[in-house]
Amino acid sequence: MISYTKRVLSLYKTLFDAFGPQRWWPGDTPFEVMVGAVLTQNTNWTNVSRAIDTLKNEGLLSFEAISALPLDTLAEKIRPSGYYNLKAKRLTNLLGLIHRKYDGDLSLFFQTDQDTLRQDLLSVKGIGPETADSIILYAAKHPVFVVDAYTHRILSRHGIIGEESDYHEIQDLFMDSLPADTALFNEYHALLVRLGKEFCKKTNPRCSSCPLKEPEE
DNA sequence: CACCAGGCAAGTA
DNA sequence: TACTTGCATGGT
Repeated sequence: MISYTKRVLSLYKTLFDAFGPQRWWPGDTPFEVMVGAVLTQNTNWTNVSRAIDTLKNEGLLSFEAISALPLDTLAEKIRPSGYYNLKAKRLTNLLGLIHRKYDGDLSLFFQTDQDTLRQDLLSVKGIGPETADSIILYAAKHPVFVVDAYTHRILSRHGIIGEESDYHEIQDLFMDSLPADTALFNEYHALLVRLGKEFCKKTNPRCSSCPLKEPEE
């Protein structure tokens, strides 16, 4: 039986050799990345991209501009990203935290130590573990491993974890097996999403041509 | 037409 | 605690 650590390292090598560097996350600023992290919840990135473009084109992609926007106007602007009423509220919840606790200072917010930042993000209604960790890794650039539906599906389908494994368990598997390196965690998560989009879909997986070959069971 | 996409919280028993 | 459901657009 090969150790988990070796399987995690070997999986990374396989993915990197197959796909090369992914250059994530799409976003010009940490603020843009943070907004994208909320908008992409259970949603295709191309839809999110449209919403971000609208905000950008109308000069609304800033802490001040979004904070000043009425909720229903904000919802209207982000409509293509789906769940727009919900996500508008979630964005304002998040900006509310940054306003209250960090006096609206984004740099201070992103520089906050990883554990405090994660606790603060999880205290916001509408920010769960994946969105929090995406913001911490891709916006604040602290080394936390992001787990998503693709990560769970790929690892369970290939027999590395059980189907019932939860977020924290999967996150620990990666973080106990790898050095705490922001660039590495960035690349690894991006590679898993690349594999998921291309080969390991929810239904009809193209496992025969997958770089990981056949699932073990 | 059915199903999916880089989740999360609230409701039910 | 362990399921289930609502939220919603745009692509395949």
